Amino acid sequence: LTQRGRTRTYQPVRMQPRASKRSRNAPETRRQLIDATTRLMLRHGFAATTVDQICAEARLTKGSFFHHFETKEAIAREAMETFAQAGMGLYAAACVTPTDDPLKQLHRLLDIMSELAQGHPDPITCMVGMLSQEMAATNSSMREACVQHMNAWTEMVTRLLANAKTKHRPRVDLKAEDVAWMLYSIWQGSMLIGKTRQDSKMIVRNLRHARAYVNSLFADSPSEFKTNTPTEQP
Amino acid sequence: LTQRGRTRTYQPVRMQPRASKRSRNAPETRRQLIDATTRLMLRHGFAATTVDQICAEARLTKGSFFHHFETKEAIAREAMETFAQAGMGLYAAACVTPTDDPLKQLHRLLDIMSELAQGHPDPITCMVGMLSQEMAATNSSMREACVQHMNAWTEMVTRLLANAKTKHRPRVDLKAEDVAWMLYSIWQGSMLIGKTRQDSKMIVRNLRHARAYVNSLFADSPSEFKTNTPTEQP
Amino acid sequence: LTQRGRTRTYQPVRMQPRASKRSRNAPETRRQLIDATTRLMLRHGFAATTVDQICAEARLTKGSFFHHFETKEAIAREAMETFAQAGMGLYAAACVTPTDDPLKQLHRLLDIMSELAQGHPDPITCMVGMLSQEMAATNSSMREACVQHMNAWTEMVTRLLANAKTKHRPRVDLKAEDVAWMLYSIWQGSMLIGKTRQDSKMIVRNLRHARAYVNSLFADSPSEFKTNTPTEQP
Amino acid sequence: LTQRGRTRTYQPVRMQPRASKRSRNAPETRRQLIDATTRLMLRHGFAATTVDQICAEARLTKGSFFHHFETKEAIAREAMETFAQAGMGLYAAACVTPTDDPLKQLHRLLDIMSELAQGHPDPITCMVGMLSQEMAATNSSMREACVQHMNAWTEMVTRLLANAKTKHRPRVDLKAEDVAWMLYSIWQGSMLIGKTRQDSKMIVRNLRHARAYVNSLFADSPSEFKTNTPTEQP
DNA sequence: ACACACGGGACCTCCCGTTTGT
DNA sequence: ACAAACGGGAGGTCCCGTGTGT
Repeated sequence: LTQRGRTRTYQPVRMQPRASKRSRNAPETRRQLIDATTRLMLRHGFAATTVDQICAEARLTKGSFFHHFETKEAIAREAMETFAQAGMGLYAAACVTPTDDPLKQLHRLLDIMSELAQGHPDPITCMVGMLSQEMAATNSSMREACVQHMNAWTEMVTRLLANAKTKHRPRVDLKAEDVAWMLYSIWQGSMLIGKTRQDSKMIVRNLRHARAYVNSLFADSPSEFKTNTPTEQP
Repeated sequence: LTQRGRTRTYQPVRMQPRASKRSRNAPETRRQLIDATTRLMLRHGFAATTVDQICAEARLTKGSFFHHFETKEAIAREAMETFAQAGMGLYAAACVTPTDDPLKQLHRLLDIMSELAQGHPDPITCMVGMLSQEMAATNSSMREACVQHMNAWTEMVTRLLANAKTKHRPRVDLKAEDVAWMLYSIWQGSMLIGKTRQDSKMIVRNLRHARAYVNSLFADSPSEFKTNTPTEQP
Repeated sequence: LTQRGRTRTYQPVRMQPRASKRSRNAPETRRQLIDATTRLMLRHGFAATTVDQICAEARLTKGSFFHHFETKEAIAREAMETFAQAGMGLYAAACVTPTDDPLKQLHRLLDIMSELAQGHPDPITCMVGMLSQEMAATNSSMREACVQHMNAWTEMVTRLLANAKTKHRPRVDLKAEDVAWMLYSIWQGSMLIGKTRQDSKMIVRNLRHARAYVNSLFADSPSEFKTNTPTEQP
Repeated sequence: LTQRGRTRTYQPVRMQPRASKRSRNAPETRRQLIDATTRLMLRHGFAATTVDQICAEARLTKGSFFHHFETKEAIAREAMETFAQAGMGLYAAACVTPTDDPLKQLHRLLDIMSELAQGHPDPITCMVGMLSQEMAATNSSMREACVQHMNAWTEMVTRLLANAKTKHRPRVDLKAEDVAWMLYSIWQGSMLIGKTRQDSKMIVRNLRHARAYVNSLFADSPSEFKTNTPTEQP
C-alpha cells in the first residue's frame, strides 16, 4: 500500500509519560522540552514537528507542554534562541584572548565551525536556517527573530574583520560587513547542501575555501594561515 | 476553539473554481497548477502550502487536482523539476558561445544569477533549497531528487572551471568541483539569508564577492573582470 | 510509516485503457465490465471496489463505464444477476434427467457444489452473500434482488425435496422448504467461513455432512448414498 | 453534482457533540464508541460506516474519537472483540453445570442461540461474520482476528461433542471438530440469510434442524430431545 | 463507443490548544 | 506540575458521476 493522506515525515506517536517519576522540576522540564523541540525541528522542520511528538520525545504530556509554553511557535522561538546562544557561546571561545590578532581569531572561529561540521554523524543543521526557510515569508515576528540571530553572527564577524583592517593591510577596500555576510552565506549554504547530500566533508572543504578567501583579502596575512590553501591535504 | 495562538502558516481558502469556463486543456491546467505550487511553496514552504491554496490559486477544485497529480509531494517534485529546468535554461545562455573563454562564461553565469537576484521585488528563492531544507532529512526520495538538481548545477560549473584551468594559469591547485560546490553554497546561502532579511542587494554583493574569488584563483584573469572588485560601486 | 487515512483494501490505480484497439463491441465491453466487477467485488466487496478499479481491470475508461451502466450499484446488480444465473446454469445440470430419482438429483447438486468449492485455488465466494452482507440493511432494492436469488436457489431445492417426499419415505414430517433453507444456510455459511479460514476442504466436509443429513431424512435413501457418511474417506 | 444515482450507503451526519456535558469518563466514552460502532457496522458493514456516524451516535466529536482509537479499523477490531466476548459469555451459561450431560449442554447452547435469534426485532447479525465477509480477502490481520473468534466458538463446541462421544454411543465415527464447523456454518449462514430476508424465524427453524442433526449422530440421544423434531410445532 | 478533464463532496486522520481533574 | 479527555477545524486523498470532445 502506498503512502496516502497527509505527507507524514514522522512516526505516529503514542504518548508515554515519564515513568511515574514526576520530577516537578520546572526549569529542567522546560529544558527537556526545548531539547526535544530542537532535535525534532532540526530534522523535520517546524510544521512537520507536532506538539505530540515533542511531548513524547520529552516523556511528557501535552498538559505539561502547554503549561510551560503558550504555543508551538513560542517553543520554537525559544529553542532557536537557545540553539543560537549555544552557538555563540562556542564561537566566543575563538576570541577569549581579546588582545589577539583579529585575523587569528577569525581563523579560530572557522576552526570551531569546521569541528562542528565534522562532529556529528549526520551533517549539521542550523535552527535559524531551518526556521527561516519555513517561516520567513509568512510569520514576520519569527522572521525578525531569525534576522536578529543572523545579525548577531555577522556583527561578531564584522567586528573581527574591522579590527583586522586596522592591524593588517587589506588588499582592496573591502567592507567588513559585506564579507561577514558572505561568510555567513557560505556557512548556511554549506549546511543546507551538506544536509541534502549527506556530505559533511564538503562543508569542511568550503570552510577551507572561505579561509583562503579571507587570507586573500589581506596582503599580509600571517604566514601560518598561508599554507592552508584550498588544495586537498593528505 | 478560540484560535488564540494557533500557528497559522496557511491562509484559509475559499474554493472558487473557474467560472464555469471549463477549459478542458490538460497541459495548460497542469502548468497552472505547477505555477501556483511554485509560487506558493517558494513563499510558505512545502508543509505550509495546502492543496486547497494551490487549487484556489489555479482556479481549480481539489477534486480535479488529484486527476493531474497523485499527491502533493508529486506536484512539488514536478514543480521543482520545472523550476530547475527553467533555471538551467537561463544559465545555458551563458555558454551559448562555446568557443568562448570559459572564465568569461562563468562570469556571464554570475551575471545571470545577479540579474535573477535583482529582478524580483521579493528576494529570490530556490525550490531546490527550500525542499531540501524541509524534506532532506526525512524524505529520501525527495532528497535524492534535490541532490540531482544540485549536481546538475555544479557539474555545469565544474566543466567551466575545468576548462578554465586549461586555458588560464590557476594560482593554486584548485579542484574545479570543490570550487563549484563553494559557489553553489554561496548562491543557496545568499538566497536563504536574502529571503529572511528581505534583502536582495546582499545577494548581489555576495555574487560580486564570488566573482572576485573566482578571479583570485587564476593568475591571469582577464583584466576586464579585475575591475569588478567587491567594493561598492557608485 | 503506518497506514493512515482511509482504509484501503485495494491498490491505487492508474487508468490504462485498452492498447488503442477500440473494439467497439458493446455486448463484449459490457461483459468485460461485469466480469471485472465480479472479480473485484468478490474480493473487496461493494464499497471497497471503485469504479476506477473496475475500469482498469477491464482496460477501459470511466467514459465507457458510464456509457454502459448508470451507476456502480447498477453494475453490481447486473454482476450479481450474471453470477447467480451462471450458478443456476451449473446447478441445472443436476436435473437434466427429469425422470430421475429426485434424491439422486439432489445429491448430484451437492456434487456440483462440492466441485465448485474445490475448483479454485482460493476458497469460493458468493456475490449474493457478499452483497447481502453489505447492503441488505441499507439498500432495500438491492436487498430484494438478493432475496430473489436466494429464493431461486431454495425453490429449486424445495422442488427436489418435495418430489423426494412423494417417491421416498420421509422419516419425519419435514417441510421441504425449511430443509432447503437449511441447506442454503450451510452453503452460504461454509463459503463465508471457508473464505475467512482459507480452507476449502471444510466446505467440502460440510457438504458431505449435509448429504448425510439429507439421507437421514428418508427411511429409504438409496443405498448408494448411504455409504457417503460424514466420516473421513481415505 | 446532482447526486442522482450516487450510491449512498451512509447517512449524511450533522456533528452534534454532547451538550456541553463533558463527561470526562474515558472508559465510558470508549464503551459508547464501541457500542455505536457495533450498532452501525452490524447494519451497514465496515466500509459504509463512517467515523462521523460513529461519533454522532456516541455524541462525541471526531477530534475526540481519535484520542481513543487509532483508526476505524482499530475500533472495528475492538468492537468485534467485545461482541465476541459478550457472545461467549452468553454461551458459557450453557455449561455452568460442568458435571452435566455434554449433549444436554450442547442443546442448551442451541437454546441460547435460538433466544438470541428471536430476541431482536431485526434479525440478529454477527460482527465476526460481517467483518469476515468484507475484509477477509484483503486485510490479513483482520482476517486472522476473525479466524480466532471462529476457532474459539468451534473449540467450545468441539469439546462438548468430544465429551458426548465418550458418554453416548455415536452412530457413526463422527469427528467432533467437523461437526462443530458444520454447526457454526449453519449459524453464520442462517444469520446472513436471515438478515437479508428479514426473517428471524428461519434462523430458529434452522437451529431446530441443527438440533435434530446432532441427535441423529448419537444412537442414544436423551429422549427429551427426541421430540424436538424439525417439524413445525403448533 | 469511448476518452478524459473536471466538480462536488465526503472520508479518515491529525493536530493544536482548552479544560477538567489530580 | 502534570495527566489526559475533548473540541474545533483543517488537511490530504479519493471517489462517483458529468459533460465535452472525438
